[in-house]
Amino acid sequence: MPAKTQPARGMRDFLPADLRRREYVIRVIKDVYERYGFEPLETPAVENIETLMGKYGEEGNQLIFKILKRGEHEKTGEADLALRYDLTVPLARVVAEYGERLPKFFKRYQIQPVWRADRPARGRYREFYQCDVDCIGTRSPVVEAEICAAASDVLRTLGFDNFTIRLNHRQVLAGVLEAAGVAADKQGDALVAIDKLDKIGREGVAREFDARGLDADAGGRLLDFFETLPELEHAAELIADETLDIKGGTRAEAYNHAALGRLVEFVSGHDAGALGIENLRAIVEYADAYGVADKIKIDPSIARGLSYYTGAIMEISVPDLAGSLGGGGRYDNLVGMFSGKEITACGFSLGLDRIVLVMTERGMFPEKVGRASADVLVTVWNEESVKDSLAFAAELRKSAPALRVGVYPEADKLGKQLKYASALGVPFVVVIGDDERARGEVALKDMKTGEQRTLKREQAGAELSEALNGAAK
RNA sequence: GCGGCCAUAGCUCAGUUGGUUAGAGCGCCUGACUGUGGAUCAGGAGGUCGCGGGUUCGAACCCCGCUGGCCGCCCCA
Repeated sequence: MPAKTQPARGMRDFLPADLRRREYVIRVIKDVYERYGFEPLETPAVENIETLMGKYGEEGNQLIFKILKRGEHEKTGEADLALRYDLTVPLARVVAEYGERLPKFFKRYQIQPVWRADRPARGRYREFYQCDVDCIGTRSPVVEAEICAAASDVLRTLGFDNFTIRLNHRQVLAGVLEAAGVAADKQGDALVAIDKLDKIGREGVAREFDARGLDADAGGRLLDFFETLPELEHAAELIADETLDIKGGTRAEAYNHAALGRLVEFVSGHDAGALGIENLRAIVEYADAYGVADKIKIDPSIARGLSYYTGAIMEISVPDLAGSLGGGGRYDNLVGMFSGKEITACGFSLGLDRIVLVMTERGMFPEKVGRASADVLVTVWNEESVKDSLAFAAELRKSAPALRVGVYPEADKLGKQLKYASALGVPFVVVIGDDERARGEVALKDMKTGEQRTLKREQAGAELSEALNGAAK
């Protein structure tokens, strides 16, 4: 029976063209994160299982890939290790482990794969890359604003313009639910249902409430609240139009202002909720100073699945993807679960795979990302001239270090070698036949135009560099 | 975890009510072209029809199971 050659379910091989796109995006993300003063970190793929269990909620525990104990314990089916589920919990472990040795404010980024034993779907895999930025050690809403700015900067640099950073707050959410009179043990259910409001409508959500055993009056109050939010958009538009000249305000800012006002009315009696609202207000103001307020939209309906969030939560969405491109929030208790000391933290994660998916579908990658493996291919005339071709390739690499030089790996008909270069999209081919060699020359062929000219062998590097720089412009 | 659809050449797909040797387009290889890719023409290779079982004189086609993929639910990056 032939061995199965497909990768394991939900896992992927990345062929060169895939990887070029992924690496391009990673490059942009790294550059932006570095420009905001974040430092790189990597942690092991595998964690002790106790490190991960209980950090992601009920659902999360089930989706952790567990690794059986080795040796004689293997039979028991007991697991002591697991593949990392996200990059936030490993970060919290690192912070607890290295404590004072880390800077007072630890700003790190981390781009690595994580694993979830989930069912694969569009844009969802069992192994996928997260690109995290986090700042440890301060409660200041400056961090929330900064990570929103960084994420926004990344997406803009990649060519996105129609994304929205939806912003909410766990405490505000709690306040809203309490104000509506939703029983404490039904709050999770209520959020799941509310999240679908724009999809299934008021009736649908009401049915969902009923199915989940939610009090009908409380549900009604919740729905009343959430249904007034879209109306604020219209109002915000009007306000923005009127005040644009005076304040330089935008529609998004006007909307956020209106949404905050509406929240204050609804949550007034709830202390933690009121503090949360003030926190959101500060985040929006700082984001404005960073120039990204127009991308932020306060959305009291987003909840996020991970259980460790304690304050602000955010999510980035684009119109053509059901899920989000990324998300994050504040988690002030997570490090404490490892160290016992309360250490505050806030971070954000971009989903590399989803970004690549949307960019591929929209054709957003620059042309250079799809370019060939080499800038020039040196052909091999015959068995006797193999060494000469190798020597010439070495000369080229030395005289033009930026040039990517390939050599056809065996003597073959010239037509085959040109066909190979053409198939790979290599833009230039060097031919060194007996005639050229005798004169100390090479023939340089431009594969795009078909033009070919002979030049002195030592001029080739300079010629090619110039030709390619011209083409890149 | 639940429901629906799907799996035939390297790729995209045809394949009649179950009936001889399973086809097309693109791609690939060879040649026309003994120092030149893409265009044209001629020829060629390539398939245990996802895997396993069953029904039948006979299965790519019907039935069951498995594996993998897609869509919706749930959840999520």
